Amino acid sequence: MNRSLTEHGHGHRLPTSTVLRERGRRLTVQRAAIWDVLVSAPDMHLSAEELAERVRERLPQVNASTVYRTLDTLVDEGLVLRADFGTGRAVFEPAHEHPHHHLVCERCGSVTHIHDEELGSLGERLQDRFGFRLSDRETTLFGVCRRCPSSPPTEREAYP
Amino acid sequence: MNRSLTEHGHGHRLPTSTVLRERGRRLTVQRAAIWDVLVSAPDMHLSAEELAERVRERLPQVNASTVYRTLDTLVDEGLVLRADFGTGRAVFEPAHEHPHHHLVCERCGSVTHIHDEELGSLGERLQDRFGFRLSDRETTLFGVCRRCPSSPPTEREAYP
DNA sequence: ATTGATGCAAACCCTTTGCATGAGT
DNA sequence: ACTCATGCAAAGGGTTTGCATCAAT
Repeated sequence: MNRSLTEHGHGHRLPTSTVLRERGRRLTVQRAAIWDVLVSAPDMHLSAEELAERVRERLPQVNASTVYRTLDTLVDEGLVLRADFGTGRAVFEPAHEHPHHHLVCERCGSVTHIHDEELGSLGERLQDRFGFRLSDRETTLFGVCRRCPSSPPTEREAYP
Repeated sequence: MNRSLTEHGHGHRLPTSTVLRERGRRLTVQRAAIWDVLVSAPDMHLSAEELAERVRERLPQVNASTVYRTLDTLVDEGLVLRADFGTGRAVFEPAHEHPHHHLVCERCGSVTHIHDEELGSLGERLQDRFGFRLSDRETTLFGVCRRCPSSPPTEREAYP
């Protein structure tokens, strides 16, 4: 695990520098650092700014716009997935080999990963009934997780 | 149909002024106009700014912040639903009596409404497996609609 | 008369962009 | 060398907020 962008060959489908180079993109220290942070916290769903903070622990001068542009690039290349958990900012994770989906708790903000099969026949059903092909990209479902009470407290409450 | 906020009694579960008043909220001409625009275009999924434009056809001086605050109020009271179709701005619709969900096409941006039953056993499945209770609020699923080709054209493409 | 709602302007957050400089190939 | 990627600063879009005034109760 913890494959790096500078490592060559032998990955299943995880990126190496060749992935970027093959498409005429350059491997910079910033990109490598951003990628490393992503794969070292694969389930953290970091926002661009959180990612930037972690990258700056190693490369203190990295600019936010570089992070945004790099994330765009990695998403375009299919190496990174962008998700929206309804928090007002995008979150990112390295692309897994097998698609998975997110159950986001509206009370506590926790995120549960579920495998494709857990959606059951939903995809086929939507395909048959509406001709709608569910996205390859991860699906996010909102609700209330096991640990949180179903009904909200009287006081208005936000993500912790 | 086209019930207004100032109409009394007899609605199934659609709001009347009493809904607001019962909770110590005031019925203003702005709120009534905003509500009227919403119910007169129940499936338009208007953004706050689009809504404001339409409201201004009647009440030319209505401020955007009033629209935002009113929408917050109506959402809090359960009269309006807020949705996020991945366009960068929230969209709103009057709450229906029966929950429905949205299939959003990533290619053309079209939105298909589906009834709760079309999700099949998904809710129970998630409940059983993960103790996760799918949101009462509408669920949005992203994918590609019947009319659009599955694979994107070579040129990068956004919502039209 | 009270007090919540409005309008206005400014601030906010996340993200994008123009441009000169710097680094990867 | 060539050109893409970076840093910086500024702008952008959607949304929120502080405050004085206005209007619903």
